[in-house]
Amino acid sequence: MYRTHTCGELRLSDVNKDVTLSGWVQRTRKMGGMTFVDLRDRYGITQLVFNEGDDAALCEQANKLGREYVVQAKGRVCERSSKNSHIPTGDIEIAVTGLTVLNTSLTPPFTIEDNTDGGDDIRMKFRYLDLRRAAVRKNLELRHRMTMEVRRYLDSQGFLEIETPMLVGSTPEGARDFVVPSRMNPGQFYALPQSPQTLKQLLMVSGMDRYFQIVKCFRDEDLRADRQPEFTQIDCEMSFVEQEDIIQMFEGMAKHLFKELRGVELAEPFQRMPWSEAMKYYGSDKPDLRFGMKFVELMNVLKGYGFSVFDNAAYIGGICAEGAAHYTRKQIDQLTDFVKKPQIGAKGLVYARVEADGNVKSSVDKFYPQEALQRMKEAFGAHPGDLILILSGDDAMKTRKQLCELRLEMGNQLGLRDKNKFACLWVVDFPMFEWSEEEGRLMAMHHPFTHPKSEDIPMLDTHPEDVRADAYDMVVNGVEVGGGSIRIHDPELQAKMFEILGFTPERAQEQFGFLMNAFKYGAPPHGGLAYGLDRWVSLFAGLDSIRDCIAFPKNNSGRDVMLDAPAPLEQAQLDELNLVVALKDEKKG
RNA sequence: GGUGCGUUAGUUCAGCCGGUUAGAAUACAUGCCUGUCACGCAUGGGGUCACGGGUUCGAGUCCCGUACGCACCGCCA
Repeated sequence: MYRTHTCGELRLSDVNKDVTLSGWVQRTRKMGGMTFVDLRDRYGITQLVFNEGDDAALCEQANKLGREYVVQAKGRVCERSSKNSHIPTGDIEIAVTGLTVLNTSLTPPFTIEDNTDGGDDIRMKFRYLDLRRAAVRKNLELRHRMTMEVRRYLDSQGFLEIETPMLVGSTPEGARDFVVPSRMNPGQFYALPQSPQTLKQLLMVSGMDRYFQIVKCFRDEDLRADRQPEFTQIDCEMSFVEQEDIIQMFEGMAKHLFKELRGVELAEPFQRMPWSEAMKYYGSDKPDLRFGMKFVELMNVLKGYGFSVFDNAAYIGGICAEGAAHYTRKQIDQLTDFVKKPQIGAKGLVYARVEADGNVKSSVDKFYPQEALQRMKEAFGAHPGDLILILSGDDAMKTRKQLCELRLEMGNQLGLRDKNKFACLWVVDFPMFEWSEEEGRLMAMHHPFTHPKSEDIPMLDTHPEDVRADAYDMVVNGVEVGGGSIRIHDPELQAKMFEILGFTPERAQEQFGFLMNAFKYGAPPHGGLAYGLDRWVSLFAGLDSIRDCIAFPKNNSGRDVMLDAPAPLEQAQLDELNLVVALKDEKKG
């Protein structure tokens, strides 16, 4: 028997028990004739103690242990004479009588400790060692508990977990597909699912009524801190529901998760905000509502005073940072540099301080009389000590997005984005379409199966760009943690949608015929939602990147640096697949 | 496809205006130390300064290119 207990469970009540522990050597400390060894496993750390006076040979054996050796220790649980209150097992130690080295270890390339000396790159190369660290392991434990609670909640609501295939067909809309060549069908390719969207709709046609799946999805797009090419969705679909039913069901699930995983009781219904309002007041379809600084539009207040930048602007708007009037010239210059970064692209930043006497002192004083500045102060409801920051531009949407970046930056600087505070929000009434410059046509903002709002359906023929959809996103702390829609279940409406999206009837039939045909056999009204598991876990764990809650993530370039994948195939494998590789821009060797 | 930052010891980093033998911390090794727990003390080994080119009497340092890493923009229905 390798062990009677784990390294995390022995307490004072176990004193005098004879036990066997197995684990990894975290660290050894030699104190003259005494040697202490911290033995670690998934459950914790227990101190082993060796005394030269008791057994010199055994103590010598302990002194030879290196970091990360795998050992088994037999001995008796003793109360420590000097206790360590920092660890749960700190009141006891094991007086070792027998030691077996089960395996040796090379010195690890970085220290296996909470505050490791290793950087991201080396930790990813040796991810199996990184995962030994409690800080990373905790994230995987949280992820496990989260999937357990998701299954518990959805099962209690009558949902069936049904698996859908990973090898499916490529679809033209949406993200780029990862493709898989078919050996038995030369020259043909499967695609990995971007989501099981159409399959879960077919399950509704099948009468499954309530479906869910915790499922890997694949999108061949560039990566970000919150985006991996393969990621996990909690994918759900329900029949005979309206938008309100779905919002109720999955708001309930979110509340369940907050309670079980964070101990946070969210009694109030989540706030709801139309997409148009989110864009107008926060410049984003996923506003962070942990703090205010709502946009105030200033076109009527600041135009017409001879300040040409504003006079010629299509949009002037600002935010009021409460109590930030102490910002120095240098700090404001840094904010100006921030908004002028190419990624943000503002031309400049106008600021105004509300002074103690209520007067407003701005960077454009020479253009504006104090009365005008006072009217601006009123528009913000600003008080003495506040700092007003204003952006303008000739494209209202772009300027709002810049102001959004500035707002988030100010939220960071003023410490308003507390990781232990949660602001949950439904963004609703998304536009059905958005114009694609690249494609020169309308694209589905959500996806082509989304149901337009019933009252907007007449506009499909006249001005489709104004049609809103029965689509909704859940946003927590400025993170899009999930989204969904009511789907079209009428084959004629679906055909019309493809027509607006620029599909010929033939091509629509070729790409989505299986779905439109299925709808001809009695499709129930249905809709659903998908939550991003990785984002939920990193939100709950307070992580900056979803990589930290994924056991084996990809790096910035989509590579697995541990497995060194992707990699070229052997010629024999290519031959079997009937493939010839000819790179367009062959890299010079 | 683009922008920014970075690449120096096993690891994390410093290295100023270009100038002697490239440093620190940590890790590692050896020795001392009988209550440590980020133990302490002493000693020691450890470097193709990412790669290629250029400027210069002289390059870790300046310039150009390439590769790689991170963040972001585009992209992600």
